Amino acid sequence: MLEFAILGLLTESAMHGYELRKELGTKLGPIRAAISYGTLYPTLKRLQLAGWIAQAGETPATADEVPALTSRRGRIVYRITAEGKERFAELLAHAGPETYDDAAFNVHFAFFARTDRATRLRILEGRRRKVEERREGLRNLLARASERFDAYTLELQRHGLDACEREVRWLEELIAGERSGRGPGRPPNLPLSAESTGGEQERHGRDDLS
Amino acid sequence: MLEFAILGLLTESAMHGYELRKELGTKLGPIRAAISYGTLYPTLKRLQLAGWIAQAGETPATADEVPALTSRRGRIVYRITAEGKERFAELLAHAGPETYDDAAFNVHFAFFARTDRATRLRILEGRRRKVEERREGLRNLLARASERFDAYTLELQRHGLDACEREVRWLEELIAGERSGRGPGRPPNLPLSAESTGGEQERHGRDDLS
DNA sequence: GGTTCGATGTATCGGGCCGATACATCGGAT
DNA sequence: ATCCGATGTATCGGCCCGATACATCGAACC
Repeated sequence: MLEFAILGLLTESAMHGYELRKELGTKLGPIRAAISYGTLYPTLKRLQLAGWIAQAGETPATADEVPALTSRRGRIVYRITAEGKERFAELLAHAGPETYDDAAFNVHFAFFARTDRATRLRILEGRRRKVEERREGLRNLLARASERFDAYTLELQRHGLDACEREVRWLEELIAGERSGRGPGRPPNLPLSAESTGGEQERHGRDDLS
Repeated sequence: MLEFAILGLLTESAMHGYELRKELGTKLGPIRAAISYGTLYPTLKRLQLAGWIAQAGETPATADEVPALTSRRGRIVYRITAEGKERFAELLAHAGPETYDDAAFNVHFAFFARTDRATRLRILEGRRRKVEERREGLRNLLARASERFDAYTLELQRHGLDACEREVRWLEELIAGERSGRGPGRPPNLPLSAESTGGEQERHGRDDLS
């Protein structure tokens, strides 16, 4: 999960840990505000050991390379390796049950621009199915045995059910968008005036890689 | 977090692990569909070691006690101890920053019926503040630098922002409900007919404990 | 009568991720 | 000249997860 995200970010450009953490925080914004260093550094170590990433640009203090942007000190800049790119492509196309968990799904979604449409649909539908199951569970819970619970527990369950229903709707819109080749646009609910400027969201080229 | 939930459930009645897991799954419905045994059993061990819970009703096979409900076998029934009840009361009233995390907040909320109003308000407001901060972060992100991201990443952030806004609204309703002494009722959006049977949610007595 | 099968039930293991904590250095403000 | 906050790397203990391994009970099926 974190592995996937790191590989994805390093594909875009080389970075050191601190920077990586920040990018992670914005790219995955909604999910986890910020990754813990207690996770990040061990993961970097692991990835390096596996050969997916490597250190680069050590700024050896005796060389006069281009000095990056800020000051150079003990910073360790990581870059992705060829094997790392392969690994990332693998992860990108893979879609197992784990992929549909809250966190994992969101990370995958954040890198959808790098996937082909078939994969996107597979993941979107898998996620939908999972959320639907959850929704059904909550519906049953609320239908029977409402009297077993106190008002707060009930409210919690109602709220959860609500969230499920909303997410299913959201997923359905996205799926429809994919099928029609529209992408993740926002064509509906433009609040006022015309549909003029463009229901056409930016077209991100390359629908396929590898 | 799990400790808190287990203590809370065992306050209601003694149970064995398997049962506990199920109850956890319904009581905390929206949050985590089911707790892993890899978490549950070690936690039970830990709680027992700490003295908060104890084994009970071993059904010694040589005694002719009341045989519970189903068959008796190697099942281990746990009950909460006096110290455990104290511990639970502590956790119930406590509200630190950890309390406002997604998971922790939901668990606390599930046991709100056992808290006093002041605590409920404290937690609700703490949570609101946290979600608001997150919301502001996302708003900034979307306001500036929208062009840095591809359409999918943007959509993810929009969706996240949406969820934040909705949760803040939800929390605000709950806070208003608490202040007016109404509790977590559903007075608005009763879809049709009368408000006859009882806009009055069940009144759970004892607004205070300890 | 025997077997198979799904629900019940307890338990461990490796691993991912977290929060707290510790250091060290750089740039700028006081 | 010194202090401080942002930058930067790193470890530690601990929670929780998924996978896995067992063992037993009741019922259904042959």
